[in-house]
Amino acid sequence: MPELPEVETTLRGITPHIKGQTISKIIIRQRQLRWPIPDEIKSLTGLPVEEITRRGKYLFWQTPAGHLIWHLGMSGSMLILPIDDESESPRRQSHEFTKHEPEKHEHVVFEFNNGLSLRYRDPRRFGALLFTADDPNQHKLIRSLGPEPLQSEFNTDTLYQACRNRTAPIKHLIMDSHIVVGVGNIYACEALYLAGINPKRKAGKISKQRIEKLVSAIKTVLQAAINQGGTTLQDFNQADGKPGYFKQSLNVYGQRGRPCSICSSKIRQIKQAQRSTFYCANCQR
DNA sequence: CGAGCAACCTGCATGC
DNA sequence: TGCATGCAGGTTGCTC
Repeated sequence: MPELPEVETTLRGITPHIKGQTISKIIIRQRQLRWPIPDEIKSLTGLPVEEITRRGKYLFWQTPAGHLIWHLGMSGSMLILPIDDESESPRRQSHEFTKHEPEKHEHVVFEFNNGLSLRYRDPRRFGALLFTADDPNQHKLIRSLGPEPLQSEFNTDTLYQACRNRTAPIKHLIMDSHIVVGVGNIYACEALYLAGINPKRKAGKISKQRIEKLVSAIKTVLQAAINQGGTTLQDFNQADGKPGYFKQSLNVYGQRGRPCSICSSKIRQIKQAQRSTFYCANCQR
């Protein structure tokens, strides 16, 4: 779910409340996420969270004992609440759960010495919470990741090189985390629209000039989404419980049958690698 | 090596 | 109203 802008929004939302704070309690209600949550994270109780950083769609929490590695999967989100306050959250308006009863799908709670708690909610449980005592960048899941899309290491040359001799459709390539991290289904569709490139086009047959446009479009759309707090479709929320506002800026994703904002022809929806792709067949060649 | 696809899990929209 | 079906922001790991 969350793509890079949503993870970055989460990072910015939780950092001021948690960075430097000491963990007073860790509650694991459901350890069966994508992988089981390792027991050893319980031993982080009493330690401070020294730094919170992001790599692709992963969040790292640095402690004196090692790093927590978080992934939000398709439906994960984090919420900051006072420890004792079960009633004020926008999510908690439902009467389905009484006060002090954990919300459904709230699988992990961290409590801190400053009186705040972080609540991890993930209905589909595709997310992950792992621990490593070593350099997290050397972790199996992290070390083979491609460049950060908003940094200069991701540029026309790197993407053009990655496309050489590749027959797969370009959408496939820009969603491949070994080529560039953070671009999921929504922003892949949106970036290809901005660049005027048909998502089905074979990656190896796109000119360097058009790859340059695509790199620029990816950076533009991700930065714009971050500026608006990400995209909320269903599950995602910012750390204060508010939705992201980029949904109203989507040109093609979820817009099947609606007029293209450039040429007014109907936005099409197709399937590529079992994922929905939205595009304008007139503007994207 | 690359391409294709099943798997993990729950909730929601749609159609009969 | 109920039930079956298909779809959803991601990623690994299998087969060919």
